[in-house]
Amino acid sequence: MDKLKPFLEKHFGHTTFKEGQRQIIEAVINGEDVFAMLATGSGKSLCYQFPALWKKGTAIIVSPLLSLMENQVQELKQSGIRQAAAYNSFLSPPEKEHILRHLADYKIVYISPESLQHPEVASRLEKLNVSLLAVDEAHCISQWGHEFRTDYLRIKEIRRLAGNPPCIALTATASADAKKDIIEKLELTNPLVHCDSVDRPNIYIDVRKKKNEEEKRETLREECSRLPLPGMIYVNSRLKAEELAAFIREENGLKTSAYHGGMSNEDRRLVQQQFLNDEIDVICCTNAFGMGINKPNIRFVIHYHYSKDMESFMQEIGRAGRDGRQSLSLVLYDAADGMLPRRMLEHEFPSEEEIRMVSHDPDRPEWTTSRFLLERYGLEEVHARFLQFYIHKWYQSSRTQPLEDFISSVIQRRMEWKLQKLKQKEYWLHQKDRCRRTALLEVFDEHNKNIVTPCCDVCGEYTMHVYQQRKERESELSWEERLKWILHQ
DNA sequence: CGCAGCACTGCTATCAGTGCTGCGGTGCTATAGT
Repeated sequence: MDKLKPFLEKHFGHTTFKEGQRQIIEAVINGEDVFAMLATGSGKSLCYQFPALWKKGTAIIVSPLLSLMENQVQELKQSGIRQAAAYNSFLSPPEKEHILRHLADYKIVYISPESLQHPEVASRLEKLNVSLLAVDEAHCISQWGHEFRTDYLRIKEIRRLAGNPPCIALTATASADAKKDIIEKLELTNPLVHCDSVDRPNIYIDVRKKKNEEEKRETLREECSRLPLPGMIYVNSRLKAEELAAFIREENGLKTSAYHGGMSNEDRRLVQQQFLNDEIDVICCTNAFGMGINKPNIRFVIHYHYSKDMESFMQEIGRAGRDGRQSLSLVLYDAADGMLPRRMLEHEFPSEEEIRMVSHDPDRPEWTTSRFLLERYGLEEVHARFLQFYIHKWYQSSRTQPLEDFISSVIQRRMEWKLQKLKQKEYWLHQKDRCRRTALLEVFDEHNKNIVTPCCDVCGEYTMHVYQQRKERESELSWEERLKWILHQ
């Protein structure tokens, strides 16, 4: 007798499981660890929400963005699941205290990796019956955990503290390397591994080398005048995002907006909402834009600057064509583009001078805080947290080498790793004799490529059909929209 | 694999070349002050 289905219908209103869901849910219920790579829209959340409600105790869900947590809790509450909360800095101190005191009354609690590390939180979890620990958008562990948000690498410690509950890692895109890294960093034991294909057959992949920035802009202007809308343009600086938004607005008469981390929360929310409502034709953004965006009709993603590795690229182009209709990924690059990612890579780490200073300071307490490092040495915040994390790691280790050497070797290893990822990306851009899709999928350990037409610039030209769509769209418009469009021209 | 902006230099032009420096992305949190 199948008990899962009635439960599914009662709490989530579905009559059947989607591909893969059932197996994952059963594994979590049985106390197994899971690594799941599921395509967007295939019901990732259900994989932890179902077991969370099914099992006794409280499920802890680690989520990277406050906005994602808020959305999830809101959705749960709307579908009648009220014992859900997000524990984060949006809450006032009394509200936080209230949630912590009554943790056991909740079935699902969302939390950031940073908040998870708070001593009050950790000590509460120690006494709590944690039904499962889920890490949503788990690729963040591998993408952010080593340098930018090191608390991602400390999740396993809290997991141990909470009595080793079953752990489920969920993501839409993780390369073969990232998958290995995630499993290792979370200490998943014999996990059930479920991987959907990351291939997106309705996205045509195009790469074009340009002589210089001027040529890139020319191409941008041309493409924005004929590609179906809406679309996205990725750049690697905030200033450039603003600049290109203005450029396309002026040159093409399109509704554009920039989006980057330097904007206020209100502006970001507004722009995002306008884009989702089809009130913006082209959004020019840094990598701040994307996570949690589920807009079905994005027709193109142009990379005005290329992303730093293959999996960021996959994530970024994967935002196009969620509705299944023909879409386009276009990368424009020139010889000077390699400079910035290398500079940024170096800038991610503290300098040798800073490491020496910190390592040899006799006044530095053993369990130093990032705040201490920040104030005493005037380090950048990210560098201070990076150092704090690896200093602690050194104290936990056998300390066979001096602290300075330990940190330097970590940095060297990570730099080499990241540089190799960047080179892999550049190799992929430059090579002109292999199918781009085949080469892209190999990074994700997929070797049985489907025959896709149109596929990519190497397999064959494909432009006319795509451009045709814009014309079709324009003739579908109402007279008001058409008038607006004509006035723009 | 750059580029803009600045100070400096040589030696007297309000310049022309050189060389240095800074820039550049992702988000959480806590806390002080309106």
